[in-house]
Amino acid sequence: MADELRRRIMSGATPPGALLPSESTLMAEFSVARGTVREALAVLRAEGLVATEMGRGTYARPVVPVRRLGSDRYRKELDQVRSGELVTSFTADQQIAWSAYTLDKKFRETPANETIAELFGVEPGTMLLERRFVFRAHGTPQQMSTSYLLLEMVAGTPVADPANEPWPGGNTSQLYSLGHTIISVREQVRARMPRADEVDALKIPGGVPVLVLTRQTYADERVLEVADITIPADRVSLDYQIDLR
Amino acid sequence: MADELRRRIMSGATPPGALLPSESTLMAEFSVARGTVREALAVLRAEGLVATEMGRGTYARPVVPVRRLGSDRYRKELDQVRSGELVTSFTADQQIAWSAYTLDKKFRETPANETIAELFGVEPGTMLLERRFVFRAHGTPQQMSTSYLLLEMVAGTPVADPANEPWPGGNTSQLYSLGHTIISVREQVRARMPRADEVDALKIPGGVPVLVLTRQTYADERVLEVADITIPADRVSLDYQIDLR
DNA sequence: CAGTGGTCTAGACCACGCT
DNA sequence: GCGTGGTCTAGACCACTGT
Repeated sequence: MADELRRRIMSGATPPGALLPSESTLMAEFSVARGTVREALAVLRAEGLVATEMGRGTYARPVVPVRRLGSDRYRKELDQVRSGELVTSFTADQQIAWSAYTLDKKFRETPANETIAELFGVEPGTMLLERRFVFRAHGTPQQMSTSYLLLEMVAGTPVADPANEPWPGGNTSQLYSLGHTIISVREQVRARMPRADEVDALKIPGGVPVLVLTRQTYADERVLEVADITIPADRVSLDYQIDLR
Repeated sequence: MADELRRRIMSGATPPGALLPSESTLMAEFSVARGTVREALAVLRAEGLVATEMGRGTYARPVVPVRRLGSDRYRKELDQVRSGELVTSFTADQQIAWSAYTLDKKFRETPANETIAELFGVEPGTMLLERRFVFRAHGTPQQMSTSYLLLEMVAGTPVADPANEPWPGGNTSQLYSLGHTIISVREQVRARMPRADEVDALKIPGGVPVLVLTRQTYADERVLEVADITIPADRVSLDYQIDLR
């Protein structure tokens, strides 16, 4: 049954966005019990082929345009630090205007756990500024991140004040305002199924994994920022250029 | 019910690898019907917390050591082209000996479709050598890939002969043997749930997404190889270094 | 062979969305 | 208020895994 429904979606007989027949209709059509219908739909949901909305029905998942997150976005940000243009890597990636960009933010001070300390190359317990963000484009949540800065470096500066977010030019510009120029970025990329809180915050449909980036930003051979970035995988492709010359 | 079982796994009460109580035991313990037990387990499976094996039971998913696929692996491969050492980026990534490395392979000639043609920068319909591989470490499938080379470039050479696979030094070495030195690699990274054939070929447990890389290998400013690489996401982290100087 | 999960039926009540 | 999906019960037969 799942095979037949999958075939209909793949072949275009059930176009993207279209509602599938209701569960009771499918019971009649395939002459099976409700539980069987629901199991078949659960399979398709797990594959990310369909999504279900309470009280409305189940529909073929529309294809969303994939945006590219190029590794050259840091270079662009760096180039524009002095231009005064209102951009960040986020608005550039999303190809949206600064005005369509909104941000949920929550700052707190916290000691470094072992993982973060190792990424920073400092002792566990070192005090950090933790900044949690949810990025929205036109109000729709697109990605979330938790960024850490060494508290000793930012305490009392404008960077530590949530009221200054979103900050034109992003992280690069913030670090520059503190007198640091970033020289390299290391990104570790993993994928997994989202946690319940991530599904909630980012409105992730069923069957969609998330890409998780752990980013270390280097300036002067030191790690100045560590960030965990979570992005629903159905809307994005990461783009890396590796030069061997 | 799913919440309680999740708590047990998270808290360590059900250690990784341990079998959960059987479905009938859980029915008794929680005083619910079988269908309810199965739905709760389906939730945990979708989250990747547990895996189920027919006739054996359901167990908390063991934490598998994550291996790193560093972007510098191409550089290493390049360095070793002339050393004659028996390595490829795959054996290096897996930290396994050459002898533990086996490969399923299937070669055929095929015209380029639009997507591949664009990645190569050639006309659609250009003839290609398509090579499908499943990489195994100690017999366990770890990743699969479909690699394309311009037929005109490889026809009649040892590279076009499946009997020469696995080829020491990998792709880099193959291209070198044809007189080309790779100068850069571009990787596009996406994540999604695996298709049924991928689940089957790679023995991917439920709730585990795959990382999909589209790789373009450049030599002499031309794209000499295009490959799609599929890796189960529970065993791997990709590592990229972005230099801004 | 006993015990496990895989699949299915036939019925029930509830929560949500739309009109 | 009607139709949608969400959840649940109680029972059945089958397929696979281990001993």
